[in-house]
Amino acid sequence: MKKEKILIVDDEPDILEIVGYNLKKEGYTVFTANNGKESIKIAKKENPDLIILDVMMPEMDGMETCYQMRNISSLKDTLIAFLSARGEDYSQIAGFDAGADDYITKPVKPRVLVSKVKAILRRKGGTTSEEKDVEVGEIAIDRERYIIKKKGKEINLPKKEFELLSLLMSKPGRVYTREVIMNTIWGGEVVVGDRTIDVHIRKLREKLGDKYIKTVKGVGYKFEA
Amino acid sequence: MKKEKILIVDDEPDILEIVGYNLKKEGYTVFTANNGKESIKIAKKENPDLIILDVMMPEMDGMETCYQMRNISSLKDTLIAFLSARGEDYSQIAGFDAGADDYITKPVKPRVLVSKVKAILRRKGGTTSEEKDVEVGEIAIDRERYIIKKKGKEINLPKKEFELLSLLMSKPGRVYTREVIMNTIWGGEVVVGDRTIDVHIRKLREKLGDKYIKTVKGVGYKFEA
DNA sequence: AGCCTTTATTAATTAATTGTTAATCTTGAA
DNA sequence: TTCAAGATTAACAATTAATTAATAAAGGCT
Repeated sequence: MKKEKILIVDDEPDILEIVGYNLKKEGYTVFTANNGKESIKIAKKENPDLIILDVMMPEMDGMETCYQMRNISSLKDTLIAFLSARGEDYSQIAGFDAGADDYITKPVKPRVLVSKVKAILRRKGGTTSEEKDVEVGEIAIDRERYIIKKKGKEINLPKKEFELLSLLMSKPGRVYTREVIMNTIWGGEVVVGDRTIDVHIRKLREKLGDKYIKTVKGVGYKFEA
Repeated sequence: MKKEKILIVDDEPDILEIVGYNLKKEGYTVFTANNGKESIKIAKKENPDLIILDVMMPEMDGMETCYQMRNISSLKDTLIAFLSARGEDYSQIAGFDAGADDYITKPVKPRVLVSKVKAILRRKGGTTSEEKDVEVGEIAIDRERYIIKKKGKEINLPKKEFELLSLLMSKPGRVYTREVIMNTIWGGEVVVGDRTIDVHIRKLREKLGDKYIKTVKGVGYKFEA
């Protein structure tokens, strides 16, 4: 479900690491670049959903980078957030309409960062990949109607089961660790036991048949035809 | 198995006790200190895996303590989590600048605490080098799906075997000593006998065929086409 | 509101898989 | 040829997941 791509651009490796780490933990796919030029190359290739762009960078600064990105048609739906130190001259940034969608201030606080990123992406809503329905073999998912189909026959799933299946199917074959599942479906704050996941998995298997969801012991679960 | 060392630092004995008790119950080895100075002394001596540091302390506060700890080379890999009252001004903490890896909020709820600590420590283990997929001759590795392929045919490997093969294949031809293998796959904490590696190697050879993994007697093992 | 139904979570038990060790055998380098 | 390093095997231990049933929480409906 939450497999949005995020590109982080900063010249300080430390920042890349902590921001990247915290977002990865939440299940996002993270790319990093340490200068404007590189970031544009990656952005073109990966088409991220969100780009977090440090304002202060040597050579090509964040605003310039942003400006160039905005002229790339494939990136016209991409969100861009500026990363800037508190107290840096806001007026200049704000005044210059480079097309940023939001601001994040340093020093970066993990919780704040994560919830902000979630908020930004939520705002974007419905668009791209996130909401794309998947169909794998006999199982199809309809996120809009919140139902799934098995061989064309509709099956109703409770919320948690639906989201779990949704996550697993969002990239068939890929193993999702319990940690990622937890963070994605329950969020960082809620704490539920490990067995809870098992039980939901079991219910899914009951309804879909055993062959789809596979256990990778010691690692996690994956969906496979 | 779970014998990670945790150092808890707080000026309130109550907190030390409740946190310490709950972590001991989970099998961790717990040390306590009631001020920054003492905590640094203990940290140097015991080299804990995780330090839980109260932000608000008389004399040397959590941030200052954290900062000093970060300058001690033996504590480079130690995780530090801040303990702070919910609602305390986060911006004042500027946690990541001082090098904290996570936050825990008071009041401490045992279950939340324990699972959070587990998560933090698990993370540490998982951080070890994000290796990329390789393909050598007839054998290909797919870390995302957690499978390997031999001539396109998928083979499922248990975790340890997968990681072992993964390591050997990460640089084909290179010999990995037992020591390196141990440290990479089991980590410094766990101690297992030498034969254990042999057994895993054997299982791999059974599944892949003998020709890929070569023994370099007196030195280690290597993967070769 | 109170009742009923569905969904979510937990706890306790069982089952399966995976990991480790110990004991013995084999091999190859000095 | 000798002998330490490694291979092999099977027994055993530990870990992890599956299952079941019970309980709690949420939602719907008169």
